[in-house]
Amino acid sequence: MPARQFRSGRVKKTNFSEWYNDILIDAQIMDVRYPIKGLYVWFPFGFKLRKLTYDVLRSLLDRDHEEAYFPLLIPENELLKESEHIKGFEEEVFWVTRGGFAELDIPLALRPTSETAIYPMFSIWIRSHADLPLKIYQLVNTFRYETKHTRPLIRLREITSFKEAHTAHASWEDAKLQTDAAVALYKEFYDRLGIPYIVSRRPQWDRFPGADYTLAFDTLMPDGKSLQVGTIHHLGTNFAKTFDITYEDRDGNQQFVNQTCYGISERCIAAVISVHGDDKGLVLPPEIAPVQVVIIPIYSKQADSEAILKACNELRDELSRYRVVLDTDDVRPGAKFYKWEKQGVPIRLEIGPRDLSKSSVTLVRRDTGKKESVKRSELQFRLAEAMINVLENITKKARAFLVSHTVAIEIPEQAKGKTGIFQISWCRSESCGRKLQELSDADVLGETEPMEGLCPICDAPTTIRALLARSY
RNA sequence: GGGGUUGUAGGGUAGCCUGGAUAUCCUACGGCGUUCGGGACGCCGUAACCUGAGUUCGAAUCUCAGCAACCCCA
Repeated sequence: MPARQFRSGRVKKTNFSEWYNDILIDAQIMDVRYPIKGLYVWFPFGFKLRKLTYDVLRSLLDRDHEEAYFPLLIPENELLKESEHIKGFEEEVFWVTRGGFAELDIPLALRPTSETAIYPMFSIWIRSHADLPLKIYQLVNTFRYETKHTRPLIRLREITSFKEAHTAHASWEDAKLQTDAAVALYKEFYDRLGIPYIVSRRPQWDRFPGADYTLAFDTLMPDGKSLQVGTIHHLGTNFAKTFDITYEDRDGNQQFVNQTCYGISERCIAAVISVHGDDKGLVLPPEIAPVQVVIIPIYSKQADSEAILKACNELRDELSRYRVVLDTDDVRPGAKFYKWEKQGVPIRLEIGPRDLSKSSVTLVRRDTGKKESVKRSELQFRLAEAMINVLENITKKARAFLVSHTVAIEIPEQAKGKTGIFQISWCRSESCGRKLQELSDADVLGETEPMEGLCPICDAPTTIRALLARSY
């Protein structure tokens, strides 16, 4: 069934699944009607949101990474080289096996991720310790043959917006420091989007295939299920050995490099939409809002329409440092209010006869709905202030939701049938971990800050605490 | 992995059980006019039976397959 039309108040956010599908199409983020399972179309508005969001991510990476681009197709023999890695992916690889009518000698895989495309080149590029550290990233699409439930922006057959960084270092310790740096980078990114997160170390059985360890960012969706929104992997020398990536150290010996990789996909957009949105539609952080300010003229029989329109035009020109839309459509103001609220525009300005006579403007915030009259002379300042306050306020709200849904428990059964994130002692053994999952009906996300306790399965004393959650 | 439900204008739907004439209503969209401080109104107009095969004199309606979406269980 195609998504229904979103109309403010019709579908509440408490019915999250339906709300999410409706808002994607009606706020012009994605068209979910493309006729192949798991593939979706970005509307121009959604694509603009994507661009602005990834501009933030790019600017963070560009500080000390270089952007590059590697091919979509990976030859079978390269993809199969790292045995642990390929085991993690082989069931969901798309293959190109024909060119025209001719069967290919070597089947080509659509990248499920790019390690095996990039590392053969690293092997050529890296010669000496002077080439290290090497830090590159790319922004690409990747493919997974998902067989079960796909969801726009969350579980896709084509991930359209995978930002993946790959680094090479002289020592395991250097690579470890890089994973710490990546955590700091991603924290900064999600702070700018106002998205709260929990960073944890994934359990051994849930590591990235081929990694020494995996760190992950999770956030909490409105229905209480967790969403993984970023991962960071320490690859050790596992791939270096497979792809023969070596450097000559200061003493003239050949050494394997230590590597890391870390990625963020369009799930970051899903998080922004889901975490901040409300019953009226999107609520966007000003930095990434495709439209930051909308100006609505209010005409009236008693007033001079020309004068109102002129004031609106002047206002628009004055605010050219923002992304501004002056909405002159021939519909009543109320209809415009609803429309732009749905699109998540942070600030609305209204100019009508009353404003004009006072030489002021009516300013309305999307996140609070509060209206106030602002003197034209103070507008620039008040607007800049409001932009900052919007981010602060939605960040605070989102954090409060995450905190109030994070609960410490003693036994796994306490989490059963509930949603949210649960903290529980754990001895770190895989058998007890799997038992925790079984008894709680939730996943072990990973390890969080330590605390004294007893593993509820085997009673062993431990300082490890696991995070449990039902997850997407 | 297993089971179930559903595909009708851009969106939401009626009709399907019990086969038959111009396919219902709301919304959206286009034109014209009047309006405009929280989803305006009038008139005119555009627009649909998922794909394929089968049964039949005749299929939106019955059967099968495919594709797609949604829900439940593991």
